[in-house]
Amino acid sequence: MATIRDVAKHAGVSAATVSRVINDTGYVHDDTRRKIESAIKELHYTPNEVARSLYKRKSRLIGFLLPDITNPFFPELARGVEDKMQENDFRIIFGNSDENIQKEKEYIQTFVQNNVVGVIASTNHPDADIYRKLKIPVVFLDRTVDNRPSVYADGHEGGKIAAHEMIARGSQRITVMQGPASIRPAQDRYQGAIDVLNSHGMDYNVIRTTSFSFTEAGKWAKELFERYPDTDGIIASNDIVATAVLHEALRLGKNVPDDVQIIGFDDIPLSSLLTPALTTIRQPAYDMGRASADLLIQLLENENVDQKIIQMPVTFTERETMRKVGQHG
Amino acid sequence: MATIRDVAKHAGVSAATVSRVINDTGYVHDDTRRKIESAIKELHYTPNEVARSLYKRKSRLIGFLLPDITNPFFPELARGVEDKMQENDFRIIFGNSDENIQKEKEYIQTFVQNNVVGVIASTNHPDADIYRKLKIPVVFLDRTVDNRPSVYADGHEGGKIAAHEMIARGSQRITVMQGPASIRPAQDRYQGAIDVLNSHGMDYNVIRTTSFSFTEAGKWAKELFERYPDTDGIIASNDIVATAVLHEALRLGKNVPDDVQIIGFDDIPLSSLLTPALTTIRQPAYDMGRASADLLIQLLENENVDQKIIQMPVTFTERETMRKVGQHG
DNA sequence: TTGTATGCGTTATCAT
DNA sequence: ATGATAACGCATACAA
Repeated sequence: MATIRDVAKHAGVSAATVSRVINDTGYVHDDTRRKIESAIKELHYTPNEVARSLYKRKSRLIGFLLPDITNPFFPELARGVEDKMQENDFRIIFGNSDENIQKEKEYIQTFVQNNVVGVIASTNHPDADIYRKLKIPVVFLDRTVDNRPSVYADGHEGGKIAAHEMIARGSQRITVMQGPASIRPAQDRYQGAIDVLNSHGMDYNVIRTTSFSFTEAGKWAKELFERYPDTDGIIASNDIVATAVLHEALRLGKNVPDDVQIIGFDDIPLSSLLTPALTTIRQPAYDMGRASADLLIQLLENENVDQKIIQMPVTFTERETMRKVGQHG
Repeated sequence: MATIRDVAKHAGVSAATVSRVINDTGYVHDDTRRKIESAIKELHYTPNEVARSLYKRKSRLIGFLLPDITNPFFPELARGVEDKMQENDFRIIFGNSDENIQKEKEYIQTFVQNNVVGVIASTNHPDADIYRKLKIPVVFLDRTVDNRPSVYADGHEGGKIAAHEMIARGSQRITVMQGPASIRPAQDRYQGAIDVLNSHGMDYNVIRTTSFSFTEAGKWAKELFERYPDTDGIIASNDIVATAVLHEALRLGKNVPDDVQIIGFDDIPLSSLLTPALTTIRQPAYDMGRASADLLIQLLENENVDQKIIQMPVTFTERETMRKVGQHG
């Protein structure tokens, strides 16, 4: 790889002058600029980012932490983050944390060791020391805490909408699936749903689940129908679980939505391709990713950003696993 | 951030000695080692990877290029890569290429600028100059070319199996969906399928598709049933397309698998949760990801690796969108 | 307008 | 067994 000195030698100038044209800083005569530019081309020179990073004590790298890219909600988020960052010439160091604080710690540490200028993290421990003590901007994505920079959707509101729609469409014996206790957005949704259910004096049951994994989703779906075989409305903690529930309901010969209504959360890409297509509370995942990247970039450029906490709207996405309003017995 | 000099001062030694204990190289007295170790702890010192990388001209970073993390096949691959790399203390700089050679070029360039030690790429242009001229090891994932290091599944064989099973289960008017022309694995599958179809003298039709996106999949499904309404067996280019086809078939009131059999490719996590569950040719995506990371690490450590080309097995995964053998009219 | 010298934090070489 | 020093490639302060 050619270095700045190679270019300088080739153009018959000093490294400092080459640096000036690369960074477009300070004066440089047009003739020498041209000479240098052609030298750069001939040698296929590109600046060594590592040396730059060492000198400036900052890079064009950002750290990005997700619980598990294998959960279909996160790729959308990731793509949003990546697209925006790429457009702004930032590169991403990526890691899966499995919601494991120790893993997060290790990642954050190596992020810092690599001079990342900021981090975007989807973590259940936003108030942990590792984040509080970071000297670079952090944006929490799909999570939030205190009044630190974050981009997230209103899970509580989403849960409320889900319950409202369930009731409006005539379900009487609703089952709410409570997601993993450690995952804040899951609890917000749950809380929103039962708040509405309670205020309407509805009878309902709860199934507790401990992960969002595909492999376990089927297990909970089975448990649900074993314990509450006559439930007629299910508010699932996300679309994965909802998909498993739908699958199980169909397997049991139930008619969806006539016998049981089902509503999910997230609107992952496959939800609309299910049969019947899954009714769900949509989160604008891609846009959330982009927004978080946008926010981080602002934080990087400017100390006082007006809008540090971005709550994205959640939308009821009507499809086929719930009845039409007014069309029930 | 504390530097090696801070630690040295704190422990009353020189930076060189600290470096020796950090890297466990050369002699150092037990007493001084202890002093240094406690200084490191007190100051929460961690070595600056950027400075290391600059001096050694290599980092603990690897570049990872995927077409689109939003396609459900890739997160599995990514997770495999990331897990293995993380276990070996490598970090990943990640980018989506959209199969766009220009984007790949930009990524590869910044990878190099950041001193990555190797790259894993899922690209349609493995023989492009950017890869040929790279001075660091490259492993092609889900793709292959010449006899360069690569990990991929046997698409041709997969296509053959799909066609064989279709025939064995009684489909007569088969439709093969040919994936995007630019994507090698898609063409391999297609070729495998029609090879078998031809050798059996079967009648079949072809639907050409130009992407694997969710949004367009439905369009092709519609086109398929409009053009070939009486098709009784569909070999889809992957599970996304197969899911869309299944959805459309059900919407049209067809019985699957009695009226139409459907087989997909990949075995993405949601396939087993569809109703009826999708029969498919499975690729061991997670393992492929791990294997590629493993191969790259070997290449990094050792010049002569015996097994540079790893072809993973593809398996017929029997579920509900195809009939049982012998159970057809 | 351009060049020289210095330092970013680390490791390796060579003395001691 | 330990320390002084140079070098990795770059960008800046300062001098010319």
